[in-house]
Amino acid sequence: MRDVKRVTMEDVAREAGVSRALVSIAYRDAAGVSAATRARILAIGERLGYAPDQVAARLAGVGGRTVGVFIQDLHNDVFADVFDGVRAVVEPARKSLVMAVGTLDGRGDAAALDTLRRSRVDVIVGVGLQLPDVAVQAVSRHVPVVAVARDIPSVDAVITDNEAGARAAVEHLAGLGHRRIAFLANPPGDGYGGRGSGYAAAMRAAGLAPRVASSSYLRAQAAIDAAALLDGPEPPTAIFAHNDQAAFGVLDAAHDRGLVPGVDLSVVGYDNSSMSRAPGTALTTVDLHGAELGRAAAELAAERVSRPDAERLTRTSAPTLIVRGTTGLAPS
Amino acid sequence: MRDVKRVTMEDVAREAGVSRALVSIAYRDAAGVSAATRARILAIGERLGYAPDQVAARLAGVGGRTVGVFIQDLHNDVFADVFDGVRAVVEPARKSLVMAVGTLDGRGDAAALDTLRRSRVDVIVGVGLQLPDVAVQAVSRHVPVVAVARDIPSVDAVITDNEAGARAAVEHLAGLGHRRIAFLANPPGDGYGGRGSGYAAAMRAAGLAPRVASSSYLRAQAAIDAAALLDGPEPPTAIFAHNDQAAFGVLDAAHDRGLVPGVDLSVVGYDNSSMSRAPGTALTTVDLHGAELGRAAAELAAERVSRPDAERLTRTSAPTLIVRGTTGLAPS
DNA sequence: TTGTACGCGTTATCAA
DNA sequence: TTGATAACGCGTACAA
Repeated sequence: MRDVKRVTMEDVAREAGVSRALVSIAYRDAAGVSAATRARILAIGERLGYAPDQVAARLAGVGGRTVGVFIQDLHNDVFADVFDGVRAVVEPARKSLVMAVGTLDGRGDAAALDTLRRSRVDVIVGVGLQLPDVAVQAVSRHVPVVAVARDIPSVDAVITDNEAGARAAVEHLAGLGHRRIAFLANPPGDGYGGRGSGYAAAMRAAGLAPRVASSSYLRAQAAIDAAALLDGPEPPTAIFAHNDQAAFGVLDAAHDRGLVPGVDLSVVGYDNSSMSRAPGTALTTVDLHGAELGRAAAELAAERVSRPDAERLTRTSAPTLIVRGTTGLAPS
Repeated sequence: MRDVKRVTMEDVAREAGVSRALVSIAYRDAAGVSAATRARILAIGERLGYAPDQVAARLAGVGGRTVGVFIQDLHNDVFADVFDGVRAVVEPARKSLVMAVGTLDGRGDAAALDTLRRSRVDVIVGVGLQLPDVAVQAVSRHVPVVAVARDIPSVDAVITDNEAGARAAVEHLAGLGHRRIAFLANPPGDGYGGRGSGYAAAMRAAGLAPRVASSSYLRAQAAIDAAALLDGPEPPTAIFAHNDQAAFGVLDAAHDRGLVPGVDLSVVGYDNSSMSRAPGTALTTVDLHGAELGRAAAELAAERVSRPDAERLTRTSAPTLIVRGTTGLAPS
């Protein structure tokens, strides 16, 4: 249990009878040391229980080897998908990853980004940022940001066509005969307005009246907001939620009222989180392709680091509607 | 977009006409600077866009202010609960948090812990570690580890009575008249053997024959393993899965076979992850009280840091069975 | 309040 | 090529 004194590079160098610099070279696989000496140094380091100190390395190093990842919330596993994608690119490149987690209400975003910046990350991949555009732009003046699934002027981004995703959802519901289709919206100004505008556009195109209820990222809040809709006058026969978590909230509310999803009430989510695939849930949803987004973001991040002055970098991805059990013909 | 040159403490000091040391004191809210000077320094820092470099601070500082958190997997939201608990204790104490994420198969554990150690964290909270006891003990010789929900000799731990949790699950099922109750086990040697031994003990106590099928943390794999059970001779009427994710796999398999959970097949999970609460799922499960575990772990971590030579620190927590819809009377 | 010795690697420069 | 020397990065802590 007792914490052993830290073994430093100096210790290894002394033991091996070489300079500190040479130990550094050996550990980094850099050129400038013979294979034999390198092997000997590593063996000694191993014996001493030495591990290079990343903190010191980051302070001393030339930079460009650390990627920061901001994640909105650990409870929503679409973010885990994105993270997996990022990791799949960053780890093989032997760069290190620093994570910061925000809060569901978005109030922790600024602090989390600040933590990242102060951790000397060379670039930040922002997943689920809710900060206003200008605030993100401000951060990106200090350290480049790659926004995932969000389109912020002059900020690198992996863009997904939220409008198209929302349109697909609405068209699916309209095709099933639904007329009163409500949208349970993300908080205004969170930067993901495309889902709302896509919904509105698709509704108008179908000759239907948009009906938007503002909500949040909290499942419990979404349940409350959905309940208000369902208990109000002219309840909707279908609800399109801005993300899967909110859709689960809608299902919670439906369940409380004895409404059978897909029969009495159709529900569509957004993300294709792994829980939406649970057979008992079988949520119809729009697949964001999270892992793909994460990979693309990590690639953009690498590109930005190597070309700091390049024009804005973007990549686009198209969401796909996945029809499962929570949507069905409109009750007649 | 263009990345501005890094503003250092030196820059602020020069601009304010004071020493670097004083700027450091001002930014840390430490004693030794007048309120007026402090305000002036902070204002200048603000204007210059200065933010103290955490990396340099950690290298220079006395230590004891950084907590590392190992998390097995981001897709399992019981870990998110634990993380929330840790954060609720660490953030108010103004310590910083460094995260490392493992892999579902446990092969990434060693690397993740190593990353933490090399990041100069003063203590590691390990959530969902699958590494063998000896390996964890080895790590804890370099940096103290607080294991969550796992009992490793000589390693600090927040212990939860896995045996009791498993017993409660089995007793619940036996009480419903089930005789053929199978256990879908966690991988052997992952350190959470209590669930298996509790199951076996409870089965014998009830005069039933234990039946253990080895599985993994992967939902898909659990579905396959459950399928083998259900399609084999004398299929179980109830399955107790080692965690919720695996239980979801069981539900997947049941669904594929047209078996209605709680009627044709009873299923119990472990964790009370937020998705187990979904109405469409309504998984009967054992509540691990994740957030509570996380808080306790963070408290132990703080204690360990302040008393490096103290005896082994432990805290105990009791799981609770939560009966929902996936369990019901045994088919006659 | 200030000066200054750290902390621990990395990298440019130089010698063999 | 192989290796050594020394400066550097950015705060922190303690003596002055």
